Amino acid sequence: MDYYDNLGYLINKAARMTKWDLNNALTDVGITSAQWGLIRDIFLTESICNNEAERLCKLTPAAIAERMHADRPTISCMVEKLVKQDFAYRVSNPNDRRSQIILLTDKAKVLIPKLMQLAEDTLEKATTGFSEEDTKQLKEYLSKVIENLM
Amino acid sequence: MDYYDNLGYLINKAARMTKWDLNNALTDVGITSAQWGLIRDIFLTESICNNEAERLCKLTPAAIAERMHADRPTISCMVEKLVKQDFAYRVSNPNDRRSQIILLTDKAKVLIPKLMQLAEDTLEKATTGFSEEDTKQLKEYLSKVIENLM
DNA sequence: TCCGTATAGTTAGTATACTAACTATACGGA
DNA sequence: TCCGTATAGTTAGTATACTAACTATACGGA
Repeated sequence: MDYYDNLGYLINKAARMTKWDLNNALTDVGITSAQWGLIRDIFLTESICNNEAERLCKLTPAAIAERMHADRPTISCMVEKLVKQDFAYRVSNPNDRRSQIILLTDKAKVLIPKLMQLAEDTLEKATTGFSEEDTKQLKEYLSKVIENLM
Repeated sequence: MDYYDNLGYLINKAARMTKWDLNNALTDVGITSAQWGLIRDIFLTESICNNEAERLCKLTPAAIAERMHADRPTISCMVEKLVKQDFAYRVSNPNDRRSQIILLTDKAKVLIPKLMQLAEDTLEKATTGFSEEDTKQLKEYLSKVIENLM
């Protein structure tokens, strides 16, 4: 019984290992790899928003969940944790009283370069010995697996 | 910002999708994909145990955790759930009063062929359009990622 | 203008995955 | 024989990921 011939096991294990490695790297900062992914999404989305209207529709929990292919309770709870840790804050949406805009605090923004680097380090470690073509091919394979299951 | 160019996201998403797809397929049986993985491990290990001594050392929660590269609290809790659902039962280890042997009930064993097929179906769906060489290559890439992070 | 349907976000619950710490037991060396 | 160290399994807590259901709000068509 060779676990390393079972694709389901391999995908799951690779996911756990990359999360585990990044969690370790992020311990000092006090966030998890999943939280980093959320911070990263909000940061990059803020960067490309050119005006208030874009921010109002692209930085709601629903929009973030959609972009990250995650479900809204998960994003809602994770945002709550970031707010509690003063990494993010909520602003009411003037156009929709149900909705709110999620923005990053300065405390989070100053950490972005370091967090980007830590995440990059984990992925570089994960792909040690891979050529650029290997990494590209792996991404294509995983994209196709995801597409097949959507 | 293209999520599909981020390897960490792709690995995580592929893992979630395969789990999600198999969870859906297993809903009627009343177990989760993670529980299936545990049942599968116990079943295959029982199959290759030739005598009582092998069973005594290969079917403890600690041995299962090691083989599945999981941690013992996780296995302990999942075994508890399988026991509660009458899919598994515990037998005391006569050689070590701390230890116990985990075995599958008949209720679980009769489901094995169907569960094997459902798991196989998910992986076949995940790799639709892949040649045998593609699947082999993907497994090699993932094995290397895991090895790099261990 | 009203109301049925849809949506945003949350709450509650469940299932894993993990860390830390605990109790009970085993073991090997002095 | 004793005891310090190690191990097996569990408990407690935290973090995600998910489903189901809820409240509040929005919207579009009659």
